[in-house]
Amino acid sequence: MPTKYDPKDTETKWYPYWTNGKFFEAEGKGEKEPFTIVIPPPNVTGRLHLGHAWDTTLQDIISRLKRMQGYDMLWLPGMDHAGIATQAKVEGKLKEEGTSRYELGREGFLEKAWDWKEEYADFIRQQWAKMGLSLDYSRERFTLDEGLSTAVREVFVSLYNKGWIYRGQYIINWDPDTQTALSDIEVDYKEVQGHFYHMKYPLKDGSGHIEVATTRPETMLGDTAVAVHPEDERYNHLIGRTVVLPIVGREIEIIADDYVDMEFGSGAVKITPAHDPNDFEMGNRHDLERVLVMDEAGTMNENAGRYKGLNRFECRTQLVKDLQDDGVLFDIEEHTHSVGHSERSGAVVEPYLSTQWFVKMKPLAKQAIALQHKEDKVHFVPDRFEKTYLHWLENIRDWCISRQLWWGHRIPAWYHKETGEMHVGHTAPSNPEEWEQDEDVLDTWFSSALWPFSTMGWPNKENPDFKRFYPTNVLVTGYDIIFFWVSRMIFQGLEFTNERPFKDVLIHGLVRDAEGRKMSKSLGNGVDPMDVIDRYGADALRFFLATGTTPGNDLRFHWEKIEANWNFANKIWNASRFALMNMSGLRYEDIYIDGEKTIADRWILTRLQETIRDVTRLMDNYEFGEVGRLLYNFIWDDVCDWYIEMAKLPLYGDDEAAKQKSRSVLAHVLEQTMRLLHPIMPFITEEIWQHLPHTGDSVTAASWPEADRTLEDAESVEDMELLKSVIHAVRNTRAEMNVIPSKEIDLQIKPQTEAEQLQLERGRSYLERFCNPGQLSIDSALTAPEKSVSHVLSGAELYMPLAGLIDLQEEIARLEKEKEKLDKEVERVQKKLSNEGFVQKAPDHVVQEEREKEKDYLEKREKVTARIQELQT
RNA sequence: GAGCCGUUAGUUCAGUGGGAGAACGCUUGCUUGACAGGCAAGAGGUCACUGGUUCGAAUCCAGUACGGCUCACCA
Repeated sequence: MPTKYDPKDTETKWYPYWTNGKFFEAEGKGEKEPFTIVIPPPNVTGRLHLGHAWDTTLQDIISRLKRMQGYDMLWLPGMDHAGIATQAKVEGKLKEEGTSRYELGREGFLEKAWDWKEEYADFIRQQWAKMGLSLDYSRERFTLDEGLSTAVREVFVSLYNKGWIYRGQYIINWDPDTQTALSDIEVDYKEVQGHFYHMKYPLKDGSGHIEVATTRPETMLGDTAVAVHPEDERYNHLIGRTVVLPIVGREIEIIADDYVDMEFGSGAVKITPAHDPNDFEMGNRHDLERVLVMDEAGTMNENAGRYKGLNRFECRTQLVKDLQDDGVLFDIEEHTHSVGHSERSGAVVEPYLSTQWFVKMKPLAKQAIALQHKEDKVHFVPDRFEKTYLHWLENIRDWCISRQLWWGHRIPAWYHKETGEMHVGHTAPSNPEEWEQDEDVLDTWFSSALWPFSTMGWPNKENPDFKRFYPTNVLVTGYDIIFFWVSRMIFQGLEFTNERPFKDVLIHGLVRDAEGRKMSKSLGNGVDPMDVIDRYGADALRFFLATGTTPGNDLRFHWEKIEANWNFANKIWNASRFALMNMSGLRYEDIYIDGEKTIADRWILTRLQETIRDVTRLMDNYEFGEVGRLLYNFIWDDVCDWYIEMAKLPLYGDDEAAKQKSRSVLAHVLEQTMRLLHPIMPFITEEIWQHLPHTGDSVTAASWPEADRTLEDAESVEDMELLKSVIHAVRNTRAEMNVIPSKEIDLQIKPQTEAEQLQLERGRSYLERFCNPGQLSIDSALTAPEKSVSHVLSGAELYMPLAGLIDLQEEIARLEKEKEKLDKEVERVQKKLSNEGFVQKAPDHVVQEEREKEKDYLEKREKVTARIQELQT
């Protein structure tokens, strides 16, 4: 084994071993209890980012843990066709090739899109492999594959028949760049510095005008009314009168509606029912005409008169100029307002009158809300996200699900060419030549919403996987897609399987750069997880992702942290190297840890049991950050800095039996530790586990450690405490006095009682190794030698005669400082104990602890004081 | 406008009723038979602020300030 850990060798070796050995494939039958996770399917558009790496690392930790705990673990992989995003990418590629989807036609385009999908799916699988994810590829699914398409049609038809899916003409969010409708949540609102345009619309009879204002002047071409508040005294007399719409010349009425805010602007509003959701509503109430003034590309149409052919922004510029010239537009105000942008294309979203398909959300939301009051609700971790989720559900509006794209699930609706009659069903009507299928496809999220059950064979409820693995146990995802995905899976799951689709939802945050900024293409601050792996290994990246935060919080990326985690891997590597160099062929069946053991052996075994218990508990609570810290400190501090150093005593000694025992303990501790760490750092733990004495084919398939109380030993812990405090004091003195470790110094220890006397005698060999004393005496009758440094410990006093090195005044000063510290402690404890409220009301064990502390501090202070006096005389 | 989160060592973050923690960074020393990407010893914090509850608050409650996020409105 090389002295330096090289993750490349290790990490390329084990993944094929695991997949060839089918360690990640769920059994799908048998006695084991199933445990299920479905991956949030990444888009087939391209590269995985650090967010994916984080998300999947968390899932892999759970999956590997559960597999080791004896569950029939299914972690189901898959990808999402990602309609708009993928279509845009494929179209971009076609453009480079000098063609377009229109030239290829629908069929030809879809062929290209499927080619793209195959290529990128492969790429994504390679990235998963580099991450070390324990996915069951035998069950991989794709949102557009046949089974999932069946599920989509089943859901669509079912909701349609129930009246919960409908088609109609409404104002929707239109993206003029990609030329498709969007749902409400696919619109990002951004504060934009715009203008507020004030206009005068003349009354028809020439008796004056009414002032209106708008941020989108081009919509005035589609105005069909002006509205005022019915109780607005300024305008009462104008209600019912007619104004002439400037430029257009259309006569429109002044109507009254209490939607109008009298305080805002002039108190009069121009109404454009075809281009604004509120105006649309008002139009319905007052039976107003709807005049659409632009086409699907955002280009002004024939209703815009002489502006026809200009795009919406050019039109705005020209129209403002013309209106100013006419004196209609008399004021332009600076105005910041939020403007909707397409989440995908970034285009300014146009509220647009259009015929689309919708899901009626109220009844579905109602069921989902009701679920959260029941025992078998979805548990959000951390639970504050349940509030976010419920708030959204309570205020939900109908979901626009049709998209004007080709890459997706085509809407299963057919229209009769002659009669216009509509047919909705799983298949086309029997005489297909007379019918035309709806051109549009469904929102990608419509199929993603079915993911937890459509991937398992639903709507065939007899599918063995569906019966065994659904509902799933936990879903892991970022808070940014609670609305897009989590909520939709819940209401669809409830509606179609009568069950929550997952018991827990583990929510994590976003990965940010070192300055806390979101990683984005435009900032160029993104980090490719594959680069991180190439430089430091997947284990280092995974450890970073697992331990950086607590659930629900964002994570800042720092290269230094990744590097530190590589150091950790290297530490593990070298500790194992040491162990293996000293195993001398120990076999798994030779490991024997019962019977007589050293203090160090008993202590590390005790610490191991504690660690097993804590790690298991924390894992179950998804507290991976704590798990990481615990294992880091156990391995680095307890195993490496203390245990291995102490075990060198027997290992380098002559006592064969003692050697053999320490080998056993060391092998056992490391083997168990590799199991504990395996879910987080699968590669290095497999590599080391395979080198160590072991049984079985892979640590992946090893059982999860269980704490064994018979291996816990309180005496060893107490011994270690005292020994550590002595060693610590000696090292401290050596450092202060500049006495290098290789130089011997005499050491005199005065135990307080016989118990401590025995403890120190038991640990004598350790003290000799760690303190390098010339002479070591342990004697309760000791008196302090002249010119010595002294330390007062709990249970013992320590003297180091350092004549020639010691400066008496400095030593006195040091002890004075020590005394001051003790004074403070004594004061604090006594203040507490003299408080009657405390003694009466605090739990007994707390009071008892304080009393013991008081005793200890008082004794120490007394000894320190005595020592100071000695030195002063 | 409503809601949520954060504010703890130089930095990044844990801790969530009983003596302030980790990692990295910093200082000093060390070729100690696994590791110098290591070992050892240190320095460093009125736990944002103000009240309250409590025998006891970094921890619970209310409010304030600053930073951030989400939703809604925006003619």
